[in-house]
Amino acid sequence: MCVCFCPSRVTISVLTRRKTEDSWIMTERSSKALKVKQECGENVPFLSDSELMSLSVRELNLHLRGLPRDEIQKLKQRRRTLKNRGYAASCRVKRVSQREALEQQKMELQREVDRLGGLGARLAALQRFARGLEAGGGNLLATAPRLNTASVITIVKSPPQPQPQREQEPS
Amino acid sequence: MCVCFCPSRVTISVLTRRKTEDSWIMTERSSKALKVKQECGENVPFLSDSELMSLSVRELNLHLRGLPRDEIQKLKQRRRTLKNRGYAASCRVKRVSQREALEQQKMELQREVDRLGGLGARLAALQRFARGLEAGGGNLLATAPRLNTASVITIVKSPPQPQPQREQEPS
DNA sequence: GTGATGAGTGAGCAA
DNA sequence: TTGCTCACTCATCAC
Repeated sequence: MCVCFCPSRVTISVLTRRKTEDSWIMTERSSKALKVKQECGENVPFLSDSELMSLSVRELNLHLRGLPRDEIQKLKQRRRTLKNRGYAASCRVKRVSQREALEQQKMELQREVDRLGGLGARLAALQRFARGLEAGGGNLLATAPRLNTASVITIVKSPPQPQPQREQEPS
Repeated sequence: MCVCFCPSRVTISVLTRRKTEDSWIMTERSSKALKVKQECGENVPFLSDSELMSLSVRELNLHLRGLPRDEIQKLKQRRRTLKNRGYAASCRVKRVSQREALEQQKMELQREVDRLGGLGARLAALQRFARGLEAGGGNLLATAPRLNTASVITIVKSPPQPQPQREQEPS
């Protein structure tokens, strides 16, 4: 049951930093600065970090039976610390994913703006046509400048796509 | 010149937490947990936090003349720590303002989408009109269903405003 | 050295 | 008690 991880016998391999059992293990890299908080001097811990963290309070109390009061306090504080470590990590993860979500939503809105901007261009072309109607009074085809109904229908019926600057000027 | 702030004579008033000279001052509130790191036992510090932090290296060295080597090291480390405190704070501020900027940009894009959505409604009305033209071939006014040029011109010329569902159906 | 940032820690709030 | 978040510290990186 007890994993009995012993800090003083930790092997070092050095690459990324990882804290375990109140001492620092290095895994592949800087090879310096081995912080040794070394919480427990002589006695081997009864519980591994992961056990201490994941056990329910009731289960934990079973393991803690018969230990001196201050040892129990220390272990409970350690449990709290380990949990805090996890909370802090998930807090940071949450922060990052919220930021990414915001950026994603922003990009989607930008795409929507581009798409609708395409509609705007078509609308502008229609406005020019309509001004032609206005200028020509009831006599439409004679006065609409450089536009005919076919081209307007083409403009109107073409599917809305983000092509902002295509202002169709038919021959 | 020297402010000579002494941690052991700190007065406590309790409201928000504020760290100064390696001890914790409370200002109005919880009244518990006065952390006392108490870096220097007997000797009063030569430099206040703000001096230690803001002096240039050259100026600092002037103040440090004649001190034992380990004292100098301690003060330099303290300087580094104080500066780091500031870096961490500005890092947090930056994080918050970046998030707020993102939210702001998102809202502006949303407004733009709403505005352009209004154009979409007008375009739809024009599409109905244009289909009328198409159905009627060259003989426009006779066949455009329930629309005349005046209404189309009204639609086209009305300023683009976010009124998404107003699909003008003239009498 | 200086500034920035990720991770770990304790304080303190809220549920 | 639990989970979260803030402010601080330290390690580490880039300049």
